Amino acid sequence: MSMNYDKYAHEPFAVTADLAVLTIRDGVLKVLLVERGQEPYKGHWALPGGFVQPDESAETAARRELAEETGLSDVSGLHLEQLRTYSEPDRDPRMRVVTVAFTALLPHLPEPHGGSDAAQARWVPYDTAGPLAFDHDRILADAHERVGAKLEYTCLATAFCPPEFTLGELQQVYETVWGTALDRPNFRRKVLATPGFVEPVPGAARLTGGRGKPAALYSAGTATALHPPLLRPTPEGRPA
Amino acid sequence: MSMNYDKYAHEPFAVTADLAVLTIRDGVLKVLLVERGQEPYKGHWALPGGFVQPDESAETAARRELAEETGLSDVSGLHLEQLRTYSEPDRDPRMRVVTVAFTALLPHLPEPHGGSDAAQARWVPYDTAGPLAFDHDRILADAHERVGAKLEYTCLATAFCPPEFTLGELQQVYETVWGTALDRPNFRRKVLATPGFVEPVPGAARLTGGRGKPAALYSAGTATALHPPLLRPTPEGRPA
DNA sequence: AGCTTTTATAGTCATCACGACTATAAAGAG
DNA sequence: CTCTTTATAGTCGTGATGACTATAAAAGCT
Repeated sequence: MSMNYDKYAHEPFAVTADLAVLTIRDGVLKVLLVERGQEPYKGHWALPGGFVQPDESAETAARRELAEETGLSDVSGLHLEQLRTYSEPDRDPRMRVVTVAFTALLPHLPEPHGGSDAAQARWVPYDTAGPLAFDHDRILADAHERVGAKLEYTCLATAFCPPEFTLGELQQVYETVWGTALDRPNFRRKVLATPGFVEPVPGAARLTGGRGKPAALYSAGTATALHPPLLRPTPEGRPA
Repeated sequence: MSMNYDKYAHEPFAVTADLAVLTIRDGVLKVLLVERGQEPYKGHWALPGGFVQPDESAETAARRELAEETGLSDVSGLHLEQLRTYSEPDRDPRMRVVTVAFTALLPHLPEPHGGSDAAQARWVPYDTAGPLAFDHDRILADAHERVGAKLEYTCLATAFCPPEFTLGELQQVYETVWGTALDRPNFRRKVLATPGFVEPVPGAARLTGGRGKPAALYSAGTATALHPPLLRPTPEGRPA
């Protein structure tokens, strides 16, 4: 049939952009949620999101929503990625809503607030985030899986970190998202052996906050891909 | 704002499902295209697709379109994967159309035909497929990139092959999609060392079509992931 | 028949990535 | 001034892999 607009009737759809905004706070993976103020799912938590406006792409709408919900003045540099689209006919009981889901990765921020919007946005630990409104549990699970997979073969982990970070903090990103412990010397060797993953901060800056030997500071490099990949430990008896 | 349906007006969108259907014929990567019979882009080639109906998900619509365009009676077993959603406001000059793009992988089929639909569907070599209508060039390029990447870490390549195939045919899938030559003994070793990738056809069946020593026949295994991955040769001076 | 060509399959070898360790250095806590 | 804690520097063996060489089994010649 191939897009015959005149011959085939089409029902209007509402299109929304929903966001799975993830961060790591205190070694815990957290997701930004809003509390619904009306039916359906009134009182339930949900992923932030909203309608795509007539002059917007879904990406633009997602970035606008991200700015509104986090209250950040500049979200242009944040990592925002289209996850997938959810279009089951009954996913919203009121009307036909197709949602384009996005994933955003944020470093540890001062404190979130509802922004200019009245809706309360809060960081909730990933493990205790369900059950959410609509099919948002599945969207959140898909986002988690996607991020975990992308850590393997991209330099995405630095998106969770502040501008300057230690290798220990970077390792904690992997450990928190994957839920597994990693060997510290091996992690260090792997990261430093990948050109463009991290760059040492000039001036021999070191972080000496807590106990122990102070750690060297690094900043995110220019590379985006990771070759060869940094594979997570095989959970089962998989080969190699 | 988080999905306040009553407070915020929303313009109706049309939602379509478009398909990048890929196959390998005669060692060439080909894509299924339809010729547009009306404006805009009349006479241009485009990816097959159509409107998502009120009672369908985008996945269901895509599978229905796939059956209509290919004329296949059973498309339930074919590999169909959501690629991403394209929602630029000006991507269709007539109205606001958001399309959910899918990628389908088909083995070499007898001959395609317009199916029950009047639109002519034809296999076109990937390299000579452009320029297409709307933003379909980009969708097709995204599909190619996605498939190339998934060949690395999944057993997806068998989806291009008939039920029984030789390792040479499987290797040609990789070489055609990636556009690079692979070492045959190494490819063989890698595939056979991956449990569940391919299974030998019982009865010591062998294919002795052309010249040379007849090749053993294999069928697709049950595994879906590839650990460790089968990385494509590094195009540039990347590490290892 | 014999020879060549062609493709499939078997094996070798060196390198490199990586998991599992051990060892040392530099800070704070008691 | 030692003990603990964290960062960093190595070591060692194994396995995956790229680059080869070698052999087997068919078709096509002359």
